Amino acid sequence: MKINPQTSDLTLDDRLCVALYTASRAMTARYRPILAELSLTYPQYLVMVALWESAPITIGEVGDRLSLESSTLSPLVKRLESMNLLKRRRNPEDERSVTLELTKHGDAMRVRAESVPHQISTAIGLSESKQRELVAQLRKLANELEISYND
Amino acid sequence: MKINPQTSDLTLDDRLCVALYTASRAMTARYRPILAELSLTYPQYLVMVALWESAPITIGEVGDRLSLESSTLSPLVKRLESMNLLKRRRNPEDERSVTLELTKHGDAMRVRAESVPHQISTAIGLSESKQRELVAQLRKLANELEISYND
DNA sequence: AATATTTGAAGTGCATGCGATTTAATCGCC
DNA sequence: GGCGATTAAATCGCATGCACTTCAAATATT
Repeated sequence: MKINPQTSDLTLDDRLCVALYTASRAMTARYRPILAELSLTYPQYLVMVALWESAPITIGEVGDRLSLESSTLSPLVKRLESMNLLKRRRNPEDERSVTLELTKHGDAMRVRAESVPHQISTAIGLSESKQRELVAQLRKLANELEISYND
Repeated sequence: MKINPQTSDLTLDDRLCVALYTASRAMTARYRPILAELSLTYPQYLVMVALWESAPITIGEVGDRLSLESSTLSPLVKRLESMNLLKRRRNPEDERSVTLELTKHGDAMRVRAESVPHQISTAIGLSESKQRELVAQLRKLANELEISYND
């Protein structure tokens, strides 16, 4: 008899961590050809979405939204700037933080990117409500993981 | 009135892709300190689990299980070999494929790793059935994404 | 049998991700 | 006002992750 039937006899395929890991990469892979039209990577696209929603916005705020560190965002944002999609500007109020603003080109791309969510939504093949439910579960999960991590 | 109320007015936070992306990285982050005890990264741990389940196993089979390419696995496996956890051997039946076998050290680590699933399970804070349900949904999602990708 | 095609790993180049450290600016406290 | 602690970015090092290419071995085709 197994000592811990809940967890120790899980197959690789049965593990939530693997399902998450695989699904997340499958999602990124599904975005890849679509975003290639815009010459954006997946994380770059997410940063642009944050800007389209809330520009001007600081790097720190983008990091809070996407749970990414400055060590990831700083070089990524520089690449977006070199593509002329956004402009970095030191905040005059607080010279430590960097505010991101859309350039004309970056703002124009919003229109070209409008069809992206629909294309993905079609690929996902889930009803609106199922999708919302899954989002809620995943956010709850991420929350639990962060809480237990900070003990 | 919005043309496409299903998708175009989703906030960053409402998007399934972001929820997946964030939850997956939260999971990896939660594993990190636990796996540090074994001096393993998260993908390295998954490869070791595959070996503990099914050694001897080829790199290609590991790739199928985890949906990883040889360009990711080859160097990763070499690192595990340099840690003396496994041994790479060209398959005599088919010299193209590489079979992975556990070393004594790699096999011994299985015991030390036994408590990992339970530690994570506790952190996740989901009932067995909820967890299984989520796994099923995520696998279905990954499947849909792959299918629509290959059209 | 000779050749073309396919297949499994490995090599290459690039963009993440993140822990750890560094730098500069701001804050808190006296 | 001065000074140590804190904070926002940036930098560094390392390990993914993947498209693309290469190489060698096996398979299919003529």
